[in-house]
Amino acid sequence: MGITKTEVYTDEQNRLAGLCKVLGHPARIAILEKLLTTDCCSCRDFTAEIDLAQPTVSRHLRELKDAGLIAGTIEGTSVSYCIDRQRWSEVRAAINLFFDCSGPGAPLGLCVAEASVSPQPQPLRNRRCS
Amino acid sequence: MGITKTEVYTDEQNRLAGLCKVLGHPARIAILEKLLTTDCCSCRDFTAEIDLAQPTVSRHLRELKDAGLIAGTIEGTSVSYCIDRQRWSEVRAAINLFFDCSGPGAPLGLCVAEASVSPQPQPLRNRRCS
DNA sequence: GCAATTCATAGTAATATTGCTATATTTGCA
DNA sequence: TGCAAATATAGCAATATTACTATGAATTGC
Repeated sequence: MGITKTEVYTDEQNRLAGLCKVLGHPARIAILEKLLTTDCCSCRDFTAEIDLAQPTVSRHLRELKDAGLIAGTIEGTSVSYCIDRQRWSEVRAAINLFFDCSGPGAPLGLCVAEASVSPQPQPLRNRRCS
Repeated sequence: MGITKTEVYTDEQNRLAGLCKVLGHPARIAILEKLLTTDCCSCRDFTAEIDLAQPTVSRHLRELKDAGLIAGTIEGTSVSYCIDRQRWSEVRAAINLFFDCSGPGAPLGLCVAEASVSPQPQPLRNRRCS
């Protein structure tokens, strides 16, 4: 059906999956990769590098923004995007916890709960680049 | 179009995105969560827990198997699934490298290359649970 | 051999995703 | 004010994904 039965899972499972889903497109990986090494970029910069139409890049940026992974600051006619560093390490920690929750000591069903990420940790649009 | 222009990206970007995509569904998170804490489970076990039809669970298991994250061993009429631990830590390392490749010292475009995962590291079907 | 159990596959329908073109919006500047 | 540049949104078409029912294949136990 194309529709996911989210009501069947815990909030933590849905959130973690949602984050991974956002990372599950090479364009968004490429955008994040560039941002991780250059601090701030405009939509135009990405469009020049990625060989996608500008609206398509804009769409990917919005998904990253909605996930809280990046923030955009309006600067004149362009928008400067940057990684939300706090959210970034939060997500990294959550994913690490999920990956590490193996071994005999881990109580059943706790790993994803511990690896939870807050759903909307920041104002999502036009937050100032730090 | 629903189709991703994979030819526009590097192999590493496509592979990392592909892995995240597999993790981008709560049913697969739930399956992995259970496997991480109980070692081996059959398809029936998952079906009993997740409130999806058995063929739907089977499909999710196949995607995890195709990604190399889990392996299945036929045992009588059932199939015992388990985490592929080696692949698991390989993927974790790749994702960590991607998340960590920030900072001023990281050369542009290297983070995802370093975070690369081999495309098909194991025989994918019916590998023995370790 | 035959029924029961377990899992996988085929086929289908509905929704989601991707990427495009065209257009609106916003800002800067002459 | 009016034009140009940069980005976002609307709308569309094509493919992907999800989940179902029905069915097939493999194995066990009688």
